[in-house]
Amino acid sequence: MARKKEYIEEEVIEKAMNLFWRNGYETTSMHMLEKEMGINKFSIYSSFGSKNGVFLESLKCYKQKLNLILQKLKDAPSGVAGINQYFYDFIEFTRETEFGKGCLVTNTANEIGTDADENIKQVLTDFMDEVKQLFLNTLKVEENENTSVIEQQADFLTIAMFGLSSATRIFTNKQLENYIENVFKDL
Amino acid sequence: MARKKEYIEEEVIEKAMNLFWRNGYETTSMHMLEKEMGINKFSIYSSFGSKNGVFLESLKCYKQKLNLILQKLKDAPSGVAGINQYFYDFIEFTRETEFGKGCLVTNTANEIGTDADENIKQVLTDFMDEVKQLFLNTLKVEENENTSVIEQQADFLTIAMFGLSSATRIFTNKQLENYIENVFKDL
DNA sequence: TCACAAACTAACCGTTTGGTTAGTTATAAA
DNA sequence: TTTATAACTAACCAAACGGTTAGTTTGTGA
Repeated sequence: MARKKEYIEEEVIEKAMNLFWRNGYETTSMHMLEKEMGINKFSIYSSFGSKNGVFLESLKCYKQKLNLILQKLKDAPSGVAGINQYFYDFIEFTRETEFGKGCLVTNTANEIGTDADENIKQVLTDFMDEVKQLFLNTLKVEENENTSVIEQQADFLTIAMFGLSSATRIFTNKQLENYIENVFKDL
Repeated sequence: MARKKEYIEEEVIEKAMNLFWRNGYETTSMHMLEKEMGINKFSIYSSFGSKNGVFLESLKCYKQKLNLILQKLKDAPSGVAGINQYFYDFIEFTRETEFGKGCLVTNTANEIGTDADENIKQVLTDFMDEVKQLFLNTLKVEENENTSVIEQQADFLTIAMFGLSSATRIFTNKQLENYIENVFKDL
């Protein structure tokens, strides 16, 4: 009854995600998105509503990509070793050439202010809560320690992960690995 | 022979610095700078040349402010305890209300891309090198360990500091203090 | 095959961006 | 008091921003 779309939304969103990942939200303009996604402004707006809409879909896409190593952590035997492996998997996931591009979620958390879009802020906090919960579950099963001790460990690892994500954009691989080793030294 | 300036450059730069600190470089517009600094665009450009010039002067001003706690670290007895205290001094320095505003240097490092202004990038790397060197000196004197071990410790603490700076914008004071305690647990 | 609706192109919108400049005002040396 | 010069005000600039829309093309069900 009508014309067919000449693009696949999942495909163009993945391209948009990579652009946001490399450049951040504000620096990425609609013009850049047009070029990278290979479609016209009209198509972008009719599919995703706004620049913000493209970004929210990009975050979903990012989460899917990250789920590969997140699932590995879920499947890992309980205990701190699995989380340690996740840290190493993560720096490989973020690495591009000499320096990394960080984590899209962390990059966004570092970029936005308190007045940012509520939907975006919600996605970010949800994501961080989920990761912390995953750390908590992995620590909980094996060790029989006090609950508050495990809670503190999970909190520590969450911030350590957040810091590592930010650090991948700037520090060398050797420095990052040294950081991970020290974080896990007495856990 | 000519009219006098109606403002003091050091004063208006401190106001500009606070604006950049709160909002970041890109989000801060010339219009916002005019209002916050209380002077006209013409005056800003005649005193500082460009928005970039205002920012570079703001970074100098920030460094002066931070020097107060940096000096405390320099004067501290050698050993890891002084660095631990610096971490606590730093989160107090960055705290504004419930959440902090981070560190202007770290915020900028998190914001900019590889194509950013060379002068700004140089100031950032100089600053980080200086902090690492300070950690190195503080560790070196007291402990008689292998040089490479101390080098690794300083590297670890530098990234830990970088991560902490980023984390102050998002995590609670209790979480940050817990992070510090875990970082220094076996040092 | 024809008519309708969705997808396309591209010109266009008002606003904001960093930066400039013509013209006026104030000051201090001569 | 005159005059040279720096500091002021405010209007202005082109370019880029996110977003819209008029008009054309295309595919499919009737």
